[in-house]
Amino acid sequence: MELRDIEIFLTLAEELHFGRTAERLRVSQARVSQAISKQERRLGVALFDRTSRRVALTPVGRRLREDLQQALDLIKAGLARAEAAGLRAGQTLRLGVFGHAGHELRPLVDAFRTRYPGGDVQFGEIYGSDPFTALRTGEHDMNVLWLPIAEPDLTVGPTVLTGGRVLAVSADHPLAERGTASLEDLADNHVVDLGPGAPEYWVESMVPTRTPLGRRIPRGPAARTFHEILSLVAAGHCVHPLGEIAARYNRPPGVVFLPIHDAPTLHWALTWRSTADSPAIRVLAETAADLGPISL
Amino acid sequence: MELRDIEIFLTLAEELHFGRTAERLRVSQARVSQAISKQERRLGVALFDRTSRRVALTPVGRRLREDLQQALDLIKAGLARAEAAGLRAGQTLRLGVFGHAGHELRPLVDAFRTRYPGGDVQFGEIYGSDPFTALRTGEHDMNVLWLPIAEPDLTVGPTVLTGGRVLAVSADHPLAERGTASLEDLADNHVVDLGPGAPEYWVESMVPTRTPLGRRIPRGPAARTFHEILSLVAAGHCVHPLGEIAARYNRPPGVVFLPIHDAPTLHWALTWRSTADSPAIRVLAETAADLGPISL
DNA sequence: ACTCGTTACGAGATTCGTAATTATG
DNA sequence: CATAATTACGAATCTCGTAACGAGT
Repeated sequence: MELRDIEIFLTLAEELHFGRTAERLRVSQARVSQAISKQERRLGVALFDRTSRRVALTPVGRRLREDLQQALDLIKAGLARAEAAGLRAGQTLRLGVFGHAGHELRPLVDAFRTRYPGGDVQFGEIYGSDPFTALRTGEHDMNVLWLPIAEPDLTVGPTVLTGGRVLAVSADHPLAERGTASLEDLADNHVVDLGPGAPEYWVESMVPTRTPLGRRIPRGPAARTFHEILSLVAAGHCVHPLGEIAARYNRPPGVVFLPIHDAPTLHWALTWRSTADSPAIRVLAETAADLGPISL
Repeated sequence: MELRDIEIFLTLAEELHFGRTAERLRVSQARVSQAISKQERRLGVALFDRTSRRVALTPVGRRLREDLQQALDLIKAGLARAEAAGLRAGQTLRLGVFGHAGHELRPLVDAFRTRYPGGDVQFGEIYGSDPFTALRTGEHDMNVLWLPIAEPDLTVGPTVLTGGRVLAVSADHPLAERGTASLEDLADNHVVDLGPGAPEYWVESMVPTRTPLGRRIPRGPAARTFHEILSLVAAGHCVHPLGEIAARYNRPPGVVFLPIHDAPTLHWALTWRSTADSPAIRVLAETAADLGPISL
């Protein structure tokens, strides 16, 4: 018998309804049924009298409920106390972001510091050419990445930023003087090849290989870091789509950022290794969820 | 955090030694290390100060230990109380045996009734042609079967009987007057074919297809039940090896049982579906383990 | 150098969800 | 007949053990 089973038992004892219990615990109704009958089998005694219309605790179940409720409260209190001690001790979270995005996240960081007085956030830089490695090695605790992300070992948390996209073009580029760009303008312009460090579906969502109308967008010379990309763009070798935020804090010589007016809004979410789990990570995720995304 | 983790934490808090903790809980040392570091990660605080020479509780760990110990005691007490209520209510165990083996098991059944006043054992008959179906359908709660048994869904419990084997032969058979038989005598005699209801490795362990010296033992006419087998033997169509117990309570007309002097001792063990689990099953298994096997 | 704790990784067990089934008012 | 509980079964997750490694005396 594990704590999860106990939780299911206690919730059902309260709700007296399998469906509602399942809903409250965010599991399937079948799971509740399975958990309860396993306990009853194991104990050799019915804990609930039930038909498909009525669920009621048996006397044995009633007594068990009292004991287990008390125990569960003790455990939760004890763990909470221990966690609180950890919170006081504090922890520094390494948060990977693109370029200067950390500056935009200041409201989040401030709220985090309020909720977690001992905690701190340190920013690390990440690149589109390699968005996950630092997370997977443990160098970063969390990253802020554009969606969609579908990695089995990573958890996607709340969105912290939303914003548009810009196209980086050389100042000499014919598009430069238009002041704005469309996804169709990408056609027949080379875009930077970010290399094999990032999954194709993810790169494609930012740097498409086809325009919405289906025209090809060739992948041009390779580059890994933000500045390498901008060098290539400045030299006129290619254009490159980026998050709007890249334009906000950079004035690279010879490069112009044009808003892409017809690209869907970009969502940037907190991401972390599913197996990593610490109060700091949870607190930052909760804080971000409560704060909601910051619009650029 | 699950109860298992809490148990590991509490045991380590007591032993202050990973190896001994692992031994006490019958898990690997690695598991203890994993469980503890998972908890510490999750809580964000060290519970033990440890080097490879010394393990000590931190203040946070000391406090947590008190809370969790109390909670675990409550849970254990509550579950024990509920189980005790079930024991009083009693349960009838359907125990599948071959022929009259149930009679030999009376000491076990008596001991079981003593330990489990509300419980009872009902015997059901099983056949070598189909040893597992009644278990799998739930018609029987446990079966007494000869070893070896290697079924992924079944658990093999303590041995309850040990004994020799006999060869059933027709009274007219040349062997009959010898009064004893050897496995080599099986060569060139047909033995009953029990059909496809039992796995070959298991049938083979009782009804071999080769003698120890490698001579063939042909599988003869098919039969399913004990009496069908004896009919075929009586008619002289074949011989058939059986557990010694079959000879003890049967005097079938026209059949003689000859002890097989060179066959290894047979072990008969309690067997049940691994997923089935009830106090009655556990009590019977424990009782059998404590009593030890009954020698025929 | 030896003991003891940790990490990496694969196998096995367990949980869990989906969908079909059964039961009840 | 509609609602709610149960059962069957496959997928995904998690536990756990083995083995190699690292740290400390």
